[in-house]
Amino acid sequence: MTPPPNAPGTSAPARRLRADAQRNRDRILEAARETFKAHGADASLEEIARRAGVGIGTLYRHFPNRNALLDTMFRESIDALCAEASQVSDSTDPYGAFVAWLRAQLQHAMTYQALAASLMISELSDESPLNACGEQSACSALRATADAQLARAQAAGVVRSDVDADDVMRLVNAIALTSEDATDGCAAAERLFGLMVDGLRVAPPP
Amino acid sequence: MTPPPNAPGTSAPARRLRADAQRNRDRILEAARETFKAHGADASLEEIARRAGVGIGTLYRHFPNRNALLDTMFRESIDALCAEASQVSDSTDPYGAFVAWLRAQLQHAMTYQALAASLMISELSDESPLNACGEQSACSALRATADAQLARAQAAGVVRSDVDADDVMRLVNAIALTSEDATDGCAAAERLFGLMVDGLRVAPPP
DNA sequence: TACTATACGGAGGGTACCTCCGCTTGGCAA
DNA sequence: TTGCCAAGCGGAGGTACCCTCCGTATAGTA
Repeated sequence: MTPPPNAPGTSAPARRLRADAQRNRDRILEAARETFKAHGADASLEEIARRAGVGIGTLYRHFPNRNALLDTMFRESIDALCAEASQVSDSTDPYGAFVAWLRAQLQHAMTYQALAASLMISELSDESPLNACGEQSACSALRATADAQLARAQAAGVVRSDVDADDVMRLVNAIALTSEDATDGCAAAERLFGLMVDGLRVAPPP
Repeated sequence: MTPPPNAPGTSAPARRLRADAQRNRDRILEAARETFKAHGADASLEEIARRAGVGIGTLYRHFPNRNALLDTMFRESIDALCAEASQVSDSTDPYGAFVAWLRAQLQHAMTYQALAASLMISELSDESPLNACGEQSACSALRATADAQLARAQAAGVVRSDVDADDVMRLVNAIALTSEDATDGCAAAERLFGLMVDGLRVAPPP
């Protein structure tokens, strides 16, 4: 018999948590979301603990390091992104679907600013402390989705066949990364995104 | 009568330095180059001071903040980059010249890893603490060069006319930024660079 | 109600940032 | 040569952050 689901709170680790622990965990995640959004990826963990109203020791008990916290935060939003992708896959326009998904991913990357990128990077470079914190990483799920989306567009002959998902993901992250600090972040990103998409497309025959 | 040049050492600030001060300044810059290269843009300034054999106070006297130090370090290498550009401008192949210059810039950005990008970003977003540290910033010189290179290629009709230097610079920095931590940094960068260049080119008429 | 595995929280040791100010010294004028 | 002092040195010290450790508290069960 499977154990009962883990209370209304956010995603749960392997073992069932005590009620107070679950409550604190949720508070920490909420505080982390706010604080990271306000101060970037290297916001103070102590401030997060303060904001959550727990001791610093409690934060570290739940999340042994900064990346563990980030990883948990993103798993949810990335899940949403992947879900969106599988919806979009049912559409009949392969190129439009591909671009739409890319744009959603850009949006996501920009929202989470450098955080997503820093996770992505530490993962790609295989020194990933993330892999230590459980199951399949959020990042590889995203990768798999990107693979599928790209393969579909390539099979339909609308996207260059000599790029791989890695290239595309990096470009998107790159655009988010360099545009976010510009004075007109969104406009800059949109311009670069347009360039990228044009570059990826297979030109319709003359 | 112009004052005498400032000893054999590296670039000099407005007022003539005392001999010991100039010596320490050079040592600090040398230590900074090594340390930043080894530990990235957020290497410890105290370690730099230790390595240079000076007190931390001396480091701060010469460079009031981390960015001032970075800025000085890059000014030299960026000067070299600009010089290269003006050489290349004499070439007869506008597209080749443009791409060659872009590649040099990519090379530079990758060598200096995140450092260049972080300078670039804090400058573009106009909260630049850099502007406080003297004259025209290294970055705007680079920008001017980029403008010239791009204008030349566009005038020759080989590069899309709807991109500006900002776009191009961001793309290059973005590629360097996201590729450097990948397991195969150089190969990844080269692939993305190829994509970018293809995207920028005006296709020859069918 | 009593018991204990689980969880809490913050003191404490380490590192880094940056400032401040008393001491030292290079370079010039007499 | 000597004396002077502006320019420069350096490190103690206050603040902030990271992360660990361990004595105390309590949720959940028997």
